[in-house]
Amino acid sequence: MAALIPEVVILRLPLYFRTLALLKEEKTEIVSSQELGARLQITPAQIRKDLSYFGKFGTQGKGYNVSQLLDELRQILGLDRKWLVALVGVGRLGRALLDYGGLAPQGFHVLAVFDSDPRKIGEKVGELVIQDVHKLAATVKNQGINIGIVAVPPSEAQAVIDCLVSCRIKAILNYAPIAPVVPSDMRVYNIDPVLALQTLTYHLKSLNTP
Amino acid sequence: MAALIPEVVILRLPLYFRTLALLKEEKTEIVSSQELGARLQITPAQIRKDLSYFGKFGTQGKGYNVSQLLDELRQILGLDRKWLVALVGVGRLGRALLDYGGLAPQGFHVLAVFDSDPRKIGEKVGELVIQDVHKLAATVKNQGINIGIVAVPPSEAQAVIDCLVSCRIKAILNYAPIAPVVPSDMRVYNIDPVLALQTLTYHLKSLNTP
DNA sequence: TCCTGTGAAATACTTCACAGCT
DNA sequence: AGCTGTGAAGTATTTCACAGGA
Repeated sequence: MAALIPEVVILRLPLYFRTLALLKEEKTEIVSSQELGARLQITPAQIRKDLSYFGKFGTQGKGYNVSQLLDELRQILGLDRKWLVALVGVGRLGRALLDYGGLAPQGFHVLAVFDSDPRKIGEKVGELVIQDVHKLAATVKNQGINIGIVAVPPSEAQAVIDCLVSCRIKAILNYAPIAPVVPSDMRVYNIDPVLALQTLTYHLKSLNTP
Repeated sequence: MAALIPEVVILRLPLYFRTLALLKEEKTEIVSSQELGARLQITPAQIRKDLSYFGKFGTQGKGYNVSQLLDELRQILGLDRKWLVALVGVGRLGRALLDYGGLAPQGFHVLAVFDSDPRKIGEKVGELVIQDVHKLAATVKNQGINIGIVAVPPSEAQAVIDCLVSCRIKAILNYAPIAPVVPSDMRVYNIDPVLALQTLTYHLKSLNTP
């Protein structure tokens, strides 16, 4: 194993992981690439090829043992440990994320939340107290935070990201509608509904003129 | 023009569009693929190639006229008109989206909001009254809704999406953490922070063992 | 028989490199 | 001198198709 894995493959692994977790809940013990592919609208060959980058996990003639493949993917993706997260920006979006409750069960623990609005600082959000964004660096260091989530207005986003970079955080989930500039060893995943909608309209437009 | 445009290209166009809009606000009149690329961490050749699928928009020796290219992209992406949006699911996330205020300026008008929780139905959110999700089909037809945003719990999501499909909606922005099954003429864009975080951890993990 | 794992083939996408215009 | 537009070259990714094990 362990040559250079294509990035597209890494993007699909969590999809497999989630579906396998569902299958396990449904008490399915064995699944074929065929069946997994049907649930994800991905070709079976693609799934087999993707998995083959990491090893041989299946049984010929049967398929994959759900629990076992789940364990393998957990390890491959690094989900067999806890990840410590800092959230920057406690507006509606930030609160929605905290409230969502889908992060902790997957091992993502938001340990600290920050904002630049003096009226919010000191306020409690669940178990956490909103801190001044200026304390970001100190808290990241003290608590050993691994991942930053940026949910601040666009005008502040690059500054916050620069700060996270200087804190040696290497992974950022960015909700701000900007194109962040970061060093090449950083991983940034951008989530922007407007960009998503704009790709959708391209296709809608071409529907009416086929 | 108008062969078959690669999907990756369509995913980048909104990025160009947004950056050009910013450049226009900054009163920049001309931009080269070089400069645009620097802001987006995309190679100049890529940008030129992407644009070349749609026509010739630049001037040799100078670059691209910002306003003009912006107009072209607006037309290409179908952003020169209004799009009517229905939001299904008015939890924290749905409210955060409505409150965000970034959709309307880009021509995405949320005309109707739905929920299945009887306690929420009739409640006002901004200018809109939350409707029973059972009225989705009727409202979509009456108001000519083009796009659905799904922000319901995962257990309800596929049913909501099936409903949107049967309403002949062709584009969905899905926030529910599921892998929706839809007919092939549908466009679904999925936004899922957990999947995003799980791709990030893959890379973080490999950082400590280089 | 059914399904995996995988080279090889096919396809898709990116980058190069340069002719040609300003 | 500088930059676009673009075939051609180079990579990357997907799909095929089949040997081989259960």
